[in-house]
Amino acid sequence: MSSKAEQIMDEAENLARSHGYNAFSFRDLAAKVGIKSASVHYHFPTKADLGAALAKRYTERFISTLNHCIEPTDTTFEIVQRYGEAYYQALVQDGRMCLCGLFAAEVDSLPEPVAAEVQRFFEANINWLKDILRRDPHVRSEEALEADATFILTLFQGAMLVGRTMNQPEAIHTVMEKLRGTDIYTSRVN
Amino acid sequence: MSSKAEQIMDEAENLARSHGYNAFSFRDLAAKVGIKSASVHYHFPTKADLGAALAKRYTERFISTLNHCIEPTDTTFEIVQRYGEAYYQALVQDGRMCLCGLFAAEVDSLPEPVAAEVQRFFEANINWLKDILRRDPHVRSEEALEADATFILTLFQGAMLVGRTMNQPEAIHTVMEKLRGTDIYTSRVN
DNA sequence: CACAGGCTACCTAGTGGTAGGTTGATTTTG
DNA sequence: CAAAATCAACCTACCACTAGGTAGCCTGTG
Repeated sequence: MSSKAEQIMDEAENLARSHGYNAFSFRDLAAKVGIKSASVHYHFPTKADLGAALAKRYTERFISTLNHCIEPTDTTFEIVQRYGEAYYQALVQDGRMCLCGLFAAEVDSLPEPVAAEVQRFFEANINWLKDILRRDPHVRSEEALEADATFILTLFQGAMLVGRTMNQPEAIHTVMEKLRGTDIYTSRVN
Repeated sequence: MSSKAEQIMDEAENLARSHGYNAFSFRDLAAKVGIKSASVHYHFPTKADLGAALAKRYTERFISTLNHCIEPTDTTFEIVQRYGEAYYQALVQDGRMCLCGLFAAEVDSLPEPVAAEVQRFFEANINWLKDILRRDPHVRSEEALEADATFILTLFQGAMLVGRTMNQPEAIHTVMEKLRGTDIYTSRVN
């Protein structure tokens, strides 16, 4: 992957994370990069190609970041804390949303390959969370794992959406704190 | 408000709730209603006017629906259950999102009056939830009320987003069930 | 030379929005 | 009461602009 293509993706991600898929254009993007829109097409033949590449790279980086900031000795609580903090950082650095959270809202008007990548993002998140919860001393059934992972994911995605709209990124910390009073960290076999 | 304007708003809401603000056009809308796009402008001078009207009506109807389905004898748990059920119904009836949840994702590229209405939707929801929680035998500080209300709102908004993307509307029921194992219903003074 | 990586110039299809005209019902007035 | 004026609600036809995308040319470098 040439550095120009990465540069294009970087700017595209910035635009997409504040305006969504439908509301950024090849012209805007090209202007940011300092080239012409036709040249963007050289690297990404169609907008769907670019969108799918963005979502895929985002997912990989997101999961990789998560894996790099945990220690084997961390408690489930600490890890989920860091998971939430990842969302907070993403939001607070110039008010940008989670790329795939934003794309998810547009899923009905997304080209199919892009929508598929967004689904994969959520799946990857749920699987990652399930793995974390599986290490927990509290044994859970497969259904409970799924439910707990879904709970955590949806909570932060929602907090991000609401927090950004209300200009209150600290909403993420608010719900993170409330998550403490949950049986996520103390759930029994069920 | 003439019935034609309402008819336009009905169709616009349908389109907006599946495609978002940026991805529905006056022409699509006019075609659905069976008139020309110029005639839509007669009722709503600009798209921003229409968008704001949609969000406002949606908020009023949403809150009104909530108020109409609770009884004075209901427990907090039952009410929150119904609150979640309102989201589930909205999602499951032809897979449409909460209008304002969708608009929230696009907030950066929304005309200011529309964005303001979306904020008002979230505020109205939080205030409604706070009122419900205030009636609860468990006394809470103002901060705790705000936190609990935010928690519930963000949870369902997130569940809606993720649930629709994954074609799993029952995700809303999953998190509703998990909400049970939360101190929302048992929280003490803090 | 070949070719990667850009460019100019263009296309079609669509966008929100405007100007001005037509219709038919309602209201005002001689 | 009938003619005249007004009005809501739509229309056709168009505007300027932007979208994603394409064709073909240029230029520097291995």
